[in-house]
Parts: sequence; structure tokens; C-alpha cells
Amino acid sequence: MPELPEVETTVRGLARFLDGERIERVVLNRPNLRRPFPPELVQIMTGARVIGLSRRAKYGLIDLDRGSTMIFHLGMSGRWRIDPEEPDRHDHLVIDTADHQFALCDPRRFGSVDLEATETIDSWPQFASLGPEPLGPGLTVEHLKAALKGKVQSIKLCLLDQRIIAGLGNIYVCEALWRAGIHPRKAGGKVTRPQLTRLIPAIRDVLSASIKDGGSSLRDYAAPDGELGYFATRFDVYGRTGEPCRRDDSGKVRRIAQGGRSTWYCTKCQK
DNA sequence: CGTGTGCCCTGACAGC
DNA sequence: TGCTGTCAGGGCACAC
Repeated sequence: MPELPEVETTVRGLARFLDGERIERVVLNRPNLRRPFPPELVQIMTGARVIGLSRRAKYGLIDLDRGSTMIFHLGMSGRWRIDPEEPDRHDHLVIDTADHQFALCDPRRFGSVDLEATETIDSWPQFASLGPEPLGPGLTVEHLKAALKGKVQSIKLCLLDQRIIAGLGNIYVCEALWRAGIHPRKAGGKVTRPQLTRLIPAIRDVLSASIKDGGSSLRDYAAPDGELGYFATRFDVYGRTGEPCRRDDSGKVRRIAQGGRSTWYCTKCQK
């Protein structure tokens, strides 16, 4: 379920227990997720100290004191379990520190784990082509105007494109388009300047609200058997097929398919 | 190049 | 109670 807010929440949660700690043991329970685990992963991580955790787009980064950074992606179903009471059959990678255990659990195995040099992390191919962070200074109307110029593809699919904005997924694209009053089928290149001007705070607000939500539910994760990666958010359109619009209750939420995935929007207030 | 399609994988749920 | 079909928050390879 992880989109940007879930990854951010996960990274913050991990940091509380992992930052500054020495990794005593790393166990791989299978050879790969989406890709094979890096061959040197266990050797490099074992005995290393964690010196920082951060997020880029939907990737979590764990910096080690050996000049390497472990990069994880949670795919569709990944999450970190902290101090699990019982092993799960989908715990594919397990890390032990002196005081805690961290299990990367991912039933669908669409996630990934990579190891890269910390110094050159920005030129890692998966990072080099990413667009600006939605919560950073790079997301501006000028950037969007330029990135969407001439696009005939729908704005919904444009916003899912990580090269245009990094970190948006299906839920928050639907929610942001609803907040900004933009029809998901509108061509990217035809979204007007006033709409783009509304879209940026719409994106920032919906992501910030979710992170805040996740952050508050992190309290629950303080328990030794806590799990990371899930939190409840109240959505305005996502999954609300047939229900009245929260802005204008004469509008109805409708579900359509775009690029093989579902989009929810209000038939009345999104133009 | 831009755009569209199908697939990787397991689990949850609806309907019969 | 099984079975079957559908869908799921992501990203990539591939075809045109």
C-alpha cells in the first residue's frame, strides 16, 4: 500500500529504532524480490553502523558507515515489521541489531532492495530520471508547465509518471485532482495555468495530511510488536464509487479505468 | 521519442 | 464449503 506518505512514515518509524545502531546480523530468506538481492548485501551490511535514514520518491534509504546506502522499495505490498512476535512466510530480509529486529515483509514481492555508493546516490539510474519531490522546492507551476507541455496523455497518467513528479501514486493522484477540481481525463498539456496553480497546494496538502496521520499513528508502533507501513486515512474520492461528492453532494463519485488502473473522480466538480 | 499494453506475485473478497 | 473471477497503493519490458 505504500505511496510517498507511507514510505515517509515507514522511514521515520525505522529511524527511531535503527538510526545509529550497529547491524549485527542480516538474513535473506530467498534470493530475490523483483530483482535479485545485491550479492554483497549481507557482507556489507553485517557489522555496519546505520548513520542515517531518508526517503527519495517512494524509496527508503538506509545509509551505512561504510560508504554504502541500502535502498528499499516497498512495491505494492511491502512493509517493515519491527520486533515481530512470529515470523511471517513473507519476511524476505531480516536485520538484527542488539536490541531490535526488522523484517522486510512483502507478499507480492514487487518491492526491491539495492545497494549503492552513498556519495553517488543521486546518479543511481532509478534516481537520475526522477522529477522533483512534491514536498520540496522543485515543484512549481513553471516546472509543471514545462513538463506537461504538448502532452496528449491524460493528466492522471502524467501525474503517475515519476519523471514529472516523484512519489505520487494512484491514491494521491486521484485525491489531488479532486482537490484541484481537475478532470482526470484532461490532457496533461491542456491543464490550464490556474488549474496547475491549484494543483500544487492540492498535492502538498493531501500528502502532508497523510504523513501527519501516519506520524500520529506511529505512536502505536512504539510497541515492541509494532508494524510499519499502514495507517488509516479518510479519502475524498478514492474507492468511493457511487457516493456523493464531499464538496458538492449533487455530484457523484465515479470510477473509470486509465492505463489499466482505477481512477475515482467527481462527475460534477472536476473539469 | 511518446504512448499503450501486459506482466511480475500473492491475498482478499464477491458471487455462485 | 469450495471454486472462480476480479481487483489491489508499482514499475518495468516491450510493441508500435
